[in-house]
Amino acid sequence: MSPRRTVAEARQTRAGIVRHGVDVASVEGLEGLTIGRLAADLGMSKSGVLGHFGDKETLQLAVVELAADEFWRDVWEPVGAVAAGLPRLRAVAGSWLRYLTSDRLPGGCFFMAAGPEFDDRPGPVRDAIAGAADRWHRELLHQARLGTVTEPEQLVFELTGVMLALHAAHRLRRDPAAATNAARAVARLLDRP
Amino acid sequence: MSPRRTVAEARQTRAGIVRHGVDVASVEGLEGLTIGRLAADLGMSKSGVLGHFGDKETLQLAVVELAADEFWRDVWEPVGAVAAGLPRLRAVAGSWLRYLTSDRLPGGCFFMAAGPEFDDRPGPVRDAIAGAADRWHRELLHQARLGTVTEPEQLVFELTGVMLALHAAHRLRRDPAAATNAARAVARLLDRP
DNA sequence: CCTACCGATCGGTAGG
DNA sequence: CCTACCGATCGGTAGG
Repeated sequence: MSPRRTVAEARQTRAGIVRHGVDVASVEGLEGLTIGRLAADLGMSKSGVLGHFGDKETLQLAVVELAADEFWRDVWEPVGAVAAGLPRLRAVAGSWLRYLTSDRLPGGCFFMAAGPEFDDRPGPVRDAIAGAADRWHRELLHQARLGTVTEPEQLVFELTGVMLALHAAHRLRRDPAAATNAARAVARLLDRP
Repeated sequence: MSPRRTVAEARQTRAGIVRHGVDVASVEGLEGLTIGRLAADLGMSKSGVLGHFGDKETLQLAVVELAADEFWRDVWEPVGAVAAGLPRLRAVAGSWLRYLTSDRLPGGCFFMAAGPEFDDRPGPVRDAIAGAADRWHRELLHQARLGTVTEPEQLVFELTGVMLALHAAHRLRRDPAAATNAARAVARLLDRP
């Protein structure tokens, strides 16, 4: 409660702000994430929140970075031990499907909301979001090539489309068949290389 | 310039506000669309803008309605004469592809941005967006069934995924191969019923 | 990490 | 369709 905290305490406070920021942004959007909202939710003053970042853009960048780390941990790390190439591609598709239907974040996949929100807003935040999307795209491409797929770029494009369609059908149209449609589409893409 | 306009003039003013609102919302988002921004762009006062709608939500609903009309006109109407079933499905896929790469709206497809933005915001605006998505989904399904496709729901799901992947690859990652990848994916879906 | 501010902008209203 | 407002909230700063 005292205004002077240790460095470790301050680090923890900052981490808590960013963690909650990912949740809020997944619902309200990354621009709709306001400092006042975070402060109220966390029982802090606005300047107490802002002091950890300096300005809103730096806060947004921290939120994008944590969201990317968490996506990697939830989707890629569980399948890191699976044999590289097609087996790992199948495994990551499976954990990606589970992630999208698990409602792990209150507003669904952070990046499927932040992408369309920021694709027309040039700047460091857009660059960070696009950079994360690029890294996953290249990683998928790498596994597809190791699997000696005939058209790796085509496969990764279509696989990404399945995940986007799942997100849209599940969260906007609330289509109960979304998950099975997506699983079938993945099988058609990856079970006949 | 006089404060009293004819009914026809007022209707035109209103239509101009909504038309510009679609453009602004395609870039800034439907929540980022502000009355002050519209007023400044159109050389009007805020209350002059708001007077046509009463509140922001009614303005947002008018914007969603016009965006849906324009999407229908740009994507469906040009292929309305094509034979129903698979031929029309192929034709609408083609005009949908062209629409997404034409940069017809300054911020890309309105609904691919508004969907993720509002899927977690219950209310009439979300309902209007989901309703439009539902209508197109059912129309695609109808044509697929007329084409005696073996799994119509699966086909429409995957076709939608291709369009979402095109939008993401084109606008966020700026992948120059996006359009050809999408065209190839559509061909694989529709040229072997 | 707080209180106490700042100017700008938000959606919206009153009244003409 | 305007001017002239309203309270609330925005991002951000000063100073402790």
